[in-house]
Amino acid sequence: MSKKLEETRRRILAATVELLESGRPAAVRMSDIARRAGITRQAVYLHFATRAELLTAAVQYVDELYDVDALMAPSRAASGGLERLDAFIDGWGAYLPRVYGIVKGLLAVYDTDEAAAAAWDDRRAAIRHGCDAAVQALRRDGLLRQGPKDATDTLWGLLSVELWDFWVRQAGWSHAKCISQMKVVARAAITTA
Amino acid sequence: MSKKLEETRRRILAATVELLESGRPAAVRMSDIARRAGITRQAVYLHFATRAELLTAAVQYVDELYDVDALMAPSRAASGGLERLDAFIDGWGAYLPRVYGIVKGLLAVYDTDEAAAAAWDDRRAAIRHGCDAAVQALRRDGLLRQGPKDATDTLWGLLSVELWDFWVRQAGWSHAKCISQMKVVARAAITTA
DNA sequence: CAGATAATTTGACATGGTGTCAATTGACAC
DNA sequence: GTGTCAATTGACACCATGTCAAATTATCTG
Repeated sequence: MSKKLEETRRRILAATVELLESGRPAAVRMSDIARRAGITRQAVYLHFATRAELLTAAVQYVDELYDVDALMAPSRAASGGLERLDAFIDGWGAYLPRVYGIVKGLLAVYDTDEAAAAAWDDRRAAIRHGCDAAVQALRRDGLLRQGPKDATDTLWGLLSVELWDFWVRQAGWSHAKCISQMKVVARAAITTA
Repeated sequence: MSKKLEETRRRILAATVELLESGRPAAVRMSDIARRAGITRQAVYLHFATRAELLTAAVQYVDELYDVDALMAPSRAASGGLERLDAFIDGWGAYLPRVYGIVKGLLAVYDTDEAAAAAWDDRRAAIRHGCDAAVQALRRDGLLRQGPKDATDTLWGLLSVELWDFWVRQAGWSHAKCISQMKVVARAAITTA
């Protein structure tokens, strides 16, 4: 029935992610994806109406591929506020490089494509939720330096893909260094510890 | 002689900046700029070979229009490290909204256009230089929390257009709030004060 | 003021990417 | 075998950038 259809869809998503992970997102055209998936450019449109829709689906695909929930489990399990913050940043740090290419692609069309913007906004909201959980844990420990809302938004920005990208590409930091620095800065910025 | 040429060039730059300042950078096409400047699309190419070149020139135009040097003077004059840091962030905060539209345009083509990338890299280097000066002042006061290089890069990222954009557009912060929060975070992140 | 020269216009066209469409092929299922 | 569904083939519309040549309008100079 839709066995083959499903299979092709997967191949397209896999091709998209592979191309996006290794290279400049701007250089990933629909035709490149099609070629890599071993089908025609037009066939891609049989599965995804637009490029934005494909990118959106690609984020979800990566999420299940790398089991985001599992990555974030330690953070949820942490008892203290500081531990939770660190664990959250670690989880995020493991996830980030995986979605990076896709996010850049999504971000590139953010201003022109509503669907893409919505897709990434949705993701961002989830991240903010995680930031908020860490902030609440810190608040319970009496370690918050400012109001919880400001702390959450501050942390949200400090962990943004945009800043990560800046530090890695402009400052030339390694991913590991970037994550450890994020921990230092986040802790200093929002806690009294 | 080249009086008219100069005049038209100015009109094009002014039109570019006006359009970029008020709206989505993606919606600023060469034809839009031309219309606003009261000339033909093709005439724009008589003055600027490519869109990237125009954007690059637009940054310079804004710089002289708003007298960046004057904005940054208080920072250079500040005696103590902390004062210098605050003054630098204030100056940067005054400059940022002006260039914001242009920078977004430049950033949008960053991955595909070498000239645009070079132009903005150049700007970023200047900003980093300012960050470094602030860090050195802090170091002299013995207020640095980590090595000067890391401190500079950290500050550089915290003051990036990317993070500013995130806090303003995603977190919904006002420009003023964003600047004041940048001061708090920067101080906490790189100083021992 | 006439003539030269410079700036701009007009209109056509190439390129490259996205997205659409209709007709056709090939496979597999019943 | 016939019908169905996925995919192919090849053509085309659209839109933005950038290019070009010829005609036109300003502007300066003698």
